[in-house]
Amino acid sequence: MAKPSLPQGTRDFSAPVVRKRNYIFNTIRNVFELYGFQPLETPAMENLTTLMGKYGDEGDKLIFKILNNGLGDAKNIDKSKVAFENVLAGKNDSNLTERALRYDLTIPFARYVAMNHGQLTFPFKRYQVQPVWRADRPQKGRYREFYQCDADVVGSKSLLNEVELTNIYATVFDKLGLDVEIRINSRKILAALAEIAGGADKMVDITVAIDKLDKIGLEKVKEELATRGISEAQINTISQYLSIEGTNEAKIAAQKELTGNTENGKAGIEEIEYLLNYISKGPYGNKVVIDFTLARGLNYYTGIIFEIKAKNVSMGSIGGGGRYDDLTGLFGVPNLPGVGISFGVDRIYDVLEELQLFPAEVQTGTQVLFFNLGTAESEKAFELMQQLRTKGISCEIYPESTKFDKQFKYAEKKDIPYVVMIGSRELEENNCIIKILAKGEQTTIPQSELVGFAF
RNA sequence: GAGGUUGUAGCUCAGUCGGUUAGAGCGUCAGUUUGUGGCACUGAAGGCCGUGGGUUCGAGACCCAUCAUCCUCCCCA
Repeated sequence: MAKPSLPQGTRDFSAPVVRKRNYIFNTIRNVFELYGFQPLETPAMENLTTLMGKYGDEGDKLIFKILNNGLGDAKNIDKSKVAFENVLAGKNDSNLTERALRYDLTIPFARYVAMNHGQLTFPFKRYQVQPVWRADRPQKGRYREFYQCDADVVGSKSLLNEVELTNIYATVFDKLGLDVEIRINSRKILAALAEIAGGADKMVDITVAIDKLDKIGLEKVKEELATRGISEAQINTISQYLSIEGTNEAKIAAQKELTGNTENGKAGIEEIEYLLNYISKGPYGNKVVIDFTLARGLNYYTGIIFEIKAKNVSMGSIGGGGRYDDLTGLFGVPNLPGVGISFGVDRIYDVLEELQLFPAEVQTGTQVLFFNLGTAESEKAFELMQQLRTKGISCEIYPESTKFDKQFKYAEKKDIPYVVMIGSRELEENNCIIKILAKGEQTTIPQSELVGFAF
């Protein structure tokens, strides 16, 4: 028998890890609900045609495809061979694969909205917490199966939605005790840059290159722009754009100088000013930072874009999102604008772990262990245990009547704080012993008072 | 898709220049100890040295391949 193993980039989660992950999930879900979002779940797999072409060329390559069944059946075998040749030639063929694992939660959501737009009440606010899969090579903070927690609003152009989503980000990370920067930008400003640099058609090349500024530095960005066919004069304009620094106010002022007299630039700056004006009145004003180099890869964004960076730790973005004006248009339902954000739970977990920010009480499981000290003794213990459970106290009884040593060690291993002991003496006297393991202290009380004990 | 790292006991890791029966700590189990855990002591179990080839009188060690791991790039959460 070969040793069992896991597929690359996937993981099992043991009890302490699941508890810590649930702490993150619950925090995010509670805030989503607090802001009036409703849950949605969609299938793990989608039709390949739903996903292809939505994430750019790189994205398409990272979609996990599912092989069709029955490829080798006698009646299919010729078709399968042709399909396989097509795939080898770089084309997709539905005779070989027509389903794939979901790559993110936004496109399945757009598909859902497009399918159900007649039934939904707009603006429609949904949240979704489910795993996604990417055929990426695993490395730090990168997995092939990971969870996203998304909140999106469709059917509203109001920037108030951006304000709400920004507050959701700030509230969640505040509750998690994690210090973050909420970086914002507008795709419109990036479009304006491409315009004034005289290369509206080069917008993707420009944004991909400048997005790397904080990683590789100005000189390398210039080099990359040059290799992407951007002229020297254009690069000069771009580096002027990249040199914008200072407070949010200073950045806006500089941006007005540079792109403010183009239509896109003006609109983009107004969006950002609107958002910052709102946020600065609340408690999280200092969390939001303008970053004009922020681009984000997904090509359906059209307005404000977000990215979350954890401070004091080396990790890629732990969340991101933005506005898309016509997401469902891809599925035949035009004119439904939307805006959404996403939390990367697995990266948030890694960051909280590295900074030791998980609260100790996350790990509480069983509260009380009843010792098993004989047949009659354990019957009484069982009865009392059931009473405690009706009070909502989680408890368990050691299933075997073994020596104290073993039962104590079991309690220790599971971090069970209390032990209740009923031996022959206590059974006789209708008492029980409660021992607090951490302190090594114990008290004897009547069995009738156990349900009232403050565990 | 490109490059690098590491795979030895359940876990963390030693293992010299290629040499005879592969080690330690922790953990597990048993005992000292059948009415009180954490400590101590004694003992035991546990290994296809990732997998498959090759070189050699001889391979855990060297070579090739392969799989997995972690990391970097690309891209992203």
